[in-house]
Amino acid sequence: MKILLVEDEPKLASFIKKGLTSEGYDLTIAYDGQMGLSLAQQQPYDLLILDVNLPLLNGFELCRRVRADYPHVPIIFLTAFDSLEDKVLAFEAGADDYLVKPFAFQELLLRVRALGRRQQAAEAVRHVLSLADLELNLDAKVVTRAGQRIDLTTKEYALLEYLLLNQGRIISRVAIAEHVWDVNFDTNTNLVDVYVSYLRKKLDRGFSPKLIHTVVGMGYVMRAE
Amino acid sequence: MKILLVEDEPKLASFIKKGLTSEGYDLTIAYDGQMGLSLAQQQPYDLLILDVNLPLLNGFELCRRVRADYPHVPIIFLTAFDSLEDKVLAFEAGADDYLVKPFAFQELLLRVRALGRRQQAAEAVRHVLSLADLELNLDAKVVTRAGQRIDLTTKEYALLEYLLLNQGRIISRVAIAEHVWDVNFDTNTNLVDVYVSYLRKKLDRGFSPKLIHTVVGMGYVMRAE
DNA sequence: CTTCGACTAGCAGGATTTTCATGGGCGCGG
DNA sequence: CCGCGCCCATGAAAATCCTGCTAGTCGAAG
Repeated sequence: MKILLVEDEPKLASFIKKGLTSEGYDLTIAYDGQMGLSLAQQQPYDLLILDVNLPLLNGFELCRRVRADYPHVPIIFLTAFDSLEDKVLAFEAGADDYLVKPFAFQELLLRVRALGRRQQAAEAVRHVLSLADLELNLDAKVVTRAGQRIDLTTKEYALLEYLLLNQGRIISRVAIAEHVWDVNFDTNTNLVDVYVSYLRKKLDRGFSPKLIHTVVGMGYVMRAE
Repeated sequence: MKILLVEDEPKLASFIKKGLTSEGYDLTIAYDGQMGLSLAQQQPYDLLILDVNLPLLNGFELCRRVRADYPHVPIIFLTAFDSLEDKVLAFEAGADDYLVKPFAFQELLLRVRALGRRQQAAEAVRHVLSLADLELNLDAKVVTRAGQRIDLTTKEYALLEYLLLNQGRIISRVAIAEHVWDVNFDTNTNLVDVYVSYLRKKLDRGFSPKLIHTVVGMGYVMRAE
């Protein structure tokens, strides 16, 4: 689980990092609010631990800005004062939890675990996407159908991953083009169609049930039926 | 938002109930662990607030048993002692938060709001129009009736979406033509009628009650009756 | 009671749009 | 150079869309 810690006291920061790392978490430290914001916007973290008093950008403001991009990411605040007013501010800014310094490391660990548990369920299925007897392993980037390995090219894989992430949802060609090819204009080509065709040949031909379905006028959808 | 409070001190219980009710929450009180478990199993609550020391079944055990049925329901513990050991037990049992008595009501309210926000967010991304047992998922562009998927063409879907957005209202053919076909003149055709007919065949034929109704001389209306 | 007109339901098939599969060009790395 | 992955273009095939038509309903007028 990827955690971002934003804390300007180097000693406390490295103490926390050591502790959580040894518990198997993947933790990055930012030493001021700007750095924290920049990191948080670059990639999604599973959990944010924010000091309230930070140089350049305080924790509350940072929290608000991050929440604009990632409304669901769990956030824990660390603060030096145990004032109700601060708590109100923290929760209003969108905090999920709140710890007053000094705290026992065990305390922090409990909070991290509690918030992590939320993600866990989603995380567990995030390593392997599956639909009927089709499996896509996100780590190994290996795809199998009925236990049989299927070799895909880079683009084919990217397309399949996107479609499987949205299984059951009808996805438009434009949405596919944006996510798989990073084009946000109408290319006026049948690129998407061609790759769906490739995928069908490899995934559906010779297997049952068919998993890739066309919805005329709307796009494509993956479902077992 | 439906909350279940399990607390054996009547005075504290009614204090909490009064406070949260005035904040617009729908709160039920259970006075012992058994009663709490029985209620929690009967219907899903959006949030559980559990005292740790309860007659018949203690809070930790209650938490575990409820989590077996509802793994994601947020749970807040109330306890009389501020011991780290208790916190460990609470979080291991699956708690999301923890309050030590006595606490300011404001404190509890903050926690309730923070945990409620979670649910809300999950709810908000579920863009669903519904009428009786008919559901239209705007995100996935999938329509179901009585749990059974119904495949619609683009125009049929657009028409249904418009009608459902205006459910209960009588919509004229002209208004439909404008919104679904982007024509703002009288085309002198029975296009709308034809598509309503298509929808009826797919949505209403074989189901009850009928949802699409004709209002002679005025247009169409969707309602359950 | 009958007729008439206004209105609606639903079908059928040709017109139109959308999708599929294939062949081939291009560029890159072995 | 060769093979492979990537992308474009084309025509055939399929699905959808729309028009025109018939049949049916209902109420009011004769």
